[in-house]
Amino acid sequence: MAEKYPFKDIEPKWQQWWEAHGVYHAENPDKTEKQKFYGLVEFPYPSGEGLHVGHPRSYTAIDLITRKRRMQNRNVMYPIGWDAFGLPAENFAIKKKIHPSIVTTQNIATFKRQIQSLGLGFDWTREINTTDPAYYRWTQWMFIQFYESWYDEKMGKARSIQELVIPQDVELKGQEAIRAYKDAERMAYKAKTTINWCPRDKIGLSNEEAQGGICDRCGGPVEKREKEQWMFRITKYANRLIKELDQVDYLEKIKTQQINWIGKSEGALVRFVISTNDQEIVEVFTTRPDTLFGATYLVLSPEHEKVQEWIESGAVTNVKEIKKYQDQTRKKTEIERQENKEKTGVELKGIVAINPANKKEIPVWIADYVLSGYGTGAIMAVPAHDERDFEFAKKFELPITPVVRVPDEDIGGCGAVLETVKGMFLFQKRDQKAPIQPGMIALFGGGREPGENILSCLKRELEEELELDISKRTAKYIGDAASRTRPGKYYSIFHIEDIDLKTLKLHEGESIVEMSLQEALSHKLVTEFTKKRIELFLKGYSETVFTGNGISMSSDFLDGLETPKATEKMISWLEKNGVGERKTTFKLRDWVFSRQRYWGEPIPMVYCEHCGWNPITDNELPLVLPDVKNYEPTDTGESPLSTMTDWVKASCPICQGEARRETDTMPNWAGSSWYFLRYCDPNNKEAFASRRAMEYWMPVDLYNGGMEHTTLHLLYSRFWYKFLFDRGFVPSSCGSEPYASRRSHAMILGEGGIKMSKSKGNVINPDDVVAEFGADVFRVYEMFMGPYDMDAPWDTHGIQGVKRFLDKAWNISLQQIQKAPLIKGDQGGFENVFDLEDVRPYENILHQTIKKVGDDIDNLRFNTAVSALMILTNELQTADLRARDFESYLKILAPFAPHMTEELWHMLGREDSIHASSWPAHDPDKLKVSEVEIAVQINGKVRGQVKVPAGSDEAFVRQAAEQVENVKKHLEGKTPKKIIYIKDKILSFVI
RNA sequence: GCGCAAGUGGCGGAACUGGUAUACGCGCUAGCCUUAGGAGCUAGUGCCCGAAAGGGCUUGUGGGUUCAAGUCCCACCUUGCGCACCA
Repeated sequence: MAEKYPFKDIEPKWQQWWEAHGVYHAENPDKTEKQKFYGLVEFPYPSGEGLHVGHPRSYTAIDLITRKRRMQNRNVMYPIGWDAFGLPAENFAIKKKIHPSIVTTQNIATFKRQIQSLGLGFDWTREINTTDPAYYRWTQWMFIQFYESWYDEKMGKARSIQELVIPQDVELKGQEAIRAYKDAERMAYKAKTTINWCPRDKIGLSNEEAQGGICDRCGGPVEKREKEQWMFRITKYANRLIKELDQVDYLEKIKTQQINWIGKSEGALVRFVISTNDQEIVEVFTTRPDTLFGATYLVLSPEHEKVQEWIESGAVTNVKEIKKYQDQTRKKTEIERQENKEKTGVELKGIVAINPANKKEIPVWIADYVLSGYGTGAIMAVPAHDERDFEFAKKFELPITPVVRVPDEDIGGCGAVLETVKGMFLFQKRDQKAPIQPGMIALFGGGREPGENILSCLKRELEEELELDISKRTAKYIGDAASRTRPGKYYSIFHIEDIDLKTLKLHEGESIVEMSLQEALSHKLVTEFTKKRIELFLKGYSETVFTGNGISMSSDFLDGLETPKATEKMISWLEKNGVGERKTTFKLRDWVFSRQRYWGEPIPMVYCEHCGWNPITDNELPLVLPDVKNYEPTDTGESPLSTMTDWVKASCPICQGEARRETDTMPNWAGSSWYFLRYCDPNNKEAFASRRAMEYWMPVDLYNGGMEHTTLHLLYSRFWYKFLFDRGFVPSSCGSEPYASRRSHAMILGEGGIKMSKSKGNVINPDDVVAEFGADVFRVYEMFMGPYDMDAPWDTHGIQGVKRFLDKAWNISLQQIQKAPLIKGDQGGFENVFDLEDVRPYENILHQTIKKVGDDIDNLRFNTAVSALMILTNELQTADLRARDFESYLKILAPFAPHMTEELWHMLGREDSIHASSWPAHDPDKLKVSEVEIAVQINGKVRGQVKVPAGSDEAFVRQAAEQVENVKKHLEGKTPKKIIYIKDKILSFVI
C-alpha cells in the first residue's frame, strides 16, 4: 500500500503546464491593481561546470517566499537571466578555438534545462542575457552617460556635463583647457594609474577584485602596473554609499562590510614646508591633528612623486640608497608586504621639513609602511601616539615626543608617570605620594623652575619625592611639558630603562600600601583618573592622554581637552594659519573599469588626434563585439580587439576625421550593475526600461546573494543605480537605493564538511539528484539541511529522510482523497460529507502549523518550517480531514513541494493552479489547546508532571501536583516556603 | 592585532520575551513483514547507576544573578568568517 511519490510522471508535466498557463508570469503594471513583490536572486554566470547544488539553495529559498507572496495576492516578479560575459568562457575559447558566444549559448542551455527541472517559479518571459547586443546596447549607453556627467558636490548628485560651469580663467585659455577641465570632472574618465595586474589572467583588476593582493578569479598574486585605464568616479559616492545604507534593510554584517570597505576617516590635511625651499610643501593626512606637536619626522611612501622630484633636482644626497629601496618595494608583492611587517625605510638626506606647530625641523623618510594609495601617500609620524611610528622610531632611533594633555584636576602637582614600551603613560597625583618602584619602566614628570638643571631636578624629584635611587640606572630625557595652572613651570619627562612595571606603592599615612595593578583598579587610594589609565595600560593600548602640551609648545591651548575637542581646536588653528584644513578620506578608490580581454562589452569610445576621446553616437549603438581570430590576451596588456585593424578604425564623431576605437572591454560587473532594472521591462527597444515599469517594480523587495559580492557587485550596482537615479534616468519615486532588503545564503559543502571540488571528486550534480529523487525532494532537502545562512554539508542519508517524508505526505493525501466522499462546495472547491461543525483533534496542530510555516518562510527559517510540516504530516496519518482543512495542508506544503501538491490539488477536481490559490489563514481560536502538561519543580528540580485544563489557576494545579507520588515524596510533608506558578508552564516549590 | 558570528547527542540541527534541553531528520538497536533487501512498518535511543520505580550528571571552560539559565552578567578557551602597516 505504501506508494512512492511518482515524481517522474508528475514533475515534467506540471512544469510544462505552469509555463503554458503563465502561472509565474508577472503581470504588467497596467494590467493589475495588485501590490507588487519583486524577489531577486543574483543571476548566474553560466559556467561550463553546470549548475552547482549551491545555486538551488538560494533559488528555492526566494522561490518559497515569492510563492507565498503570490498566494497572498501579490503580483510577484521572480526573474532570472544570464551574467554571461566573463573569463572562463574566454579561456575555454582560447583552448578549444571556439567562439565564446557558442560556448556561452551551450552553457546557458544547460543551465536553463537544469534550473527548469527544479520547478522554480521564474518568469521566463523576462529572461535576459548580458551578452545579447540588445542588452549591452544599454550598458554601453550608460557608460556614455557616465562619461557625459560630473558630480556636483554642492548639490550632492551627478549632473550632465552640459551643466558644468567653466570658470572664466579656464574659458580664456581656449578649447584645450576647457576640455581638460571637463575631463577632470567626468564620472567616467581615462587616466594613467597604477593598477592591479594579474599576470596569469593577463588582465587589469579593480581594487575590489584584488583584495589582499590576490586575484579574485584565479587566486594568484597580483602585480602593480602603470596603465591608462577607464575609471569610474565611484569615490564621489563614498559618503552616500555609507549614509544611504540606513534607508535599507540589509543584514548587519553586510552593512558593516560595505562601510569598512569604503573606509571613511575624518581628520585634517596638514602642510609641512620643506626648510631648504619655502615653496616646497608636503601634504599629509592625519586623523589626529591634535598630536601635531608630537610629529617628530615625516614619512613618504616610496612611490611618492616628491621623492622622484627631489632625486631629479638633486635635493637629496643619498640617491643610490633611495633608489635601491624603491626597487625593493616595487618588487615586493602586496602579499609579501603584508607578511613581513618589520619596519624598513630610508632617510631622505638633505630634506628637512618644518613642523608647523612648533617650527621644529624634522627629518623626512621613505618607508613602505606608508601606502601610496591612501590619504596623500605621506604621513606625519607621531611615535608617542602611534604604534607603527613608535616601532619605526625605536628602530631608527628617532625622537619620541608625547603630546600630553591632562584635565585640570590632575595638574596640581608633579606625579609619577608610568609608561609601557608601547607608549602608554600612567599618572599618579603627587599628593598621593605614589613612588615609582624599582622594576618599572617609567616616565615621570617633575615640576622644575625655569632654568633649573634638568638632571638635578630629576634627582631631587626621584630621591626626595619619589624615594627612588636612580644612580644605578639610565634616565633618558624625553622632553618637557608646560604646566597650565602654574605658568612658567614645566614637567620633565624621563624614560628610565630596565624597569618592569608590576606593582604600585602608595603612601597611606605613615605606612606604604603595595598592590598589583589589578588590585589598584579597585583600590580606594587610587584616583579614578589613574584607574582608567591602568585599565588602558593593562589592555595594552597605545593611546596616550597626557599632561601639559608637549615639547616647546608655544601655547597651552590643548590642555584639559578630550581628544575630539582638541582635534577640533587644532583643525581651526590649522585653517586659521593656512597650514592645513579639515579633510575626510576614504579607502575606496575609483573603479578601474577597463579590461584587456575579448569577452566583454566594447567600450563605446573613439580617440581622435584632434578631438581626444569622444563617445560614439546613439545610433551607432550597440557597438557589437566583432569576431576575432585570436582571443589570446597579450603580455603587453593590449586587448585582443586591438588586432582587429578594420574594426579599430573609426571616424571621429566631432570632426569626422580618422579616429580609433577603444579596444579594452568592460568588466563583467558592468552588465550586472543594472540588470534588475531590465527585468522590469526586458524587451523595451526605446529605453533600458520604461519609467512606468520602474515606478511600479522598483525597488527590489528582497535580494539574495553571496557574501563574496558585498564589496563587488553589491557596491558597484548601488553606485550605478544611484548615478542613474541622480541623472533622472530612474524615476525619483523609486528611491535612491535599488534593493530594499538584502539577505545572504551560505554554502553547501561536500559530504564530511569539506568544500565540493572536482579534484576531491565530491561534487554532487543536481541532475543526478533530480533523476533519483525528483525536484520536490531536492527542494525540501535543501531547505531542511540547516539554517539558511549557515554552511551545511551534503548528506546522502539525509535526503532519504526527506524522501520518506514526501512519500508519506503523498500517501496520506491519496487516502484523504479516496476516503472522503467529495461533494462540490459553494466556493467552487469541495467539501466532504463529514459534519463540518464537530471539533477535530487535528485542528489544533493544523492551525499551529499554518502559523509556524508562514512565519518561518517570512523569516527565512526554512529548516524549522519543514520540521513543522513533518510533525503535522506524522499527526495526520490517522486523521480524517475536512476537505477545506486538507486543502490548507496542501497549500502550506505547496511552496516546498510545488509539483506534488499541484497534482493532488487537481485530483481534488481543481482546475486552476494551487500556486495561484490563496494562502490559508490560521484561526487564532484553534491555536489554543484545551489541556496542558505542567512541570512540577521542587527546589529547582523537576519531580513530576500534571495534566490540567489550560488556564488553570495555582490552587487547582497545586492540588493536582500534591497528588503525584513522586512530588509527595519530595515535599516530605513540609509546607513550602515559597511557590511560584507560571500559568500553563510550571509550578515550582521551594522547601 | 581589530571587527563579526558561532560552540548543544554518534551526525545535521531544535528551543518564542529565562520556565520540563536534546524537537525534526539522519544513524544505531530490537522486533515484524519479505525469497531477499541498502524497501516498508513498530518500538527504543544524551550520559552514568538501577530489574524497575527512581536517582545523579549534561548545552566550550570557570565564576555570578535567579525559585528556575543553552538563554542574562563577568572572565577565559576554541573554531569559522571578514578586514588587516588605512596614518
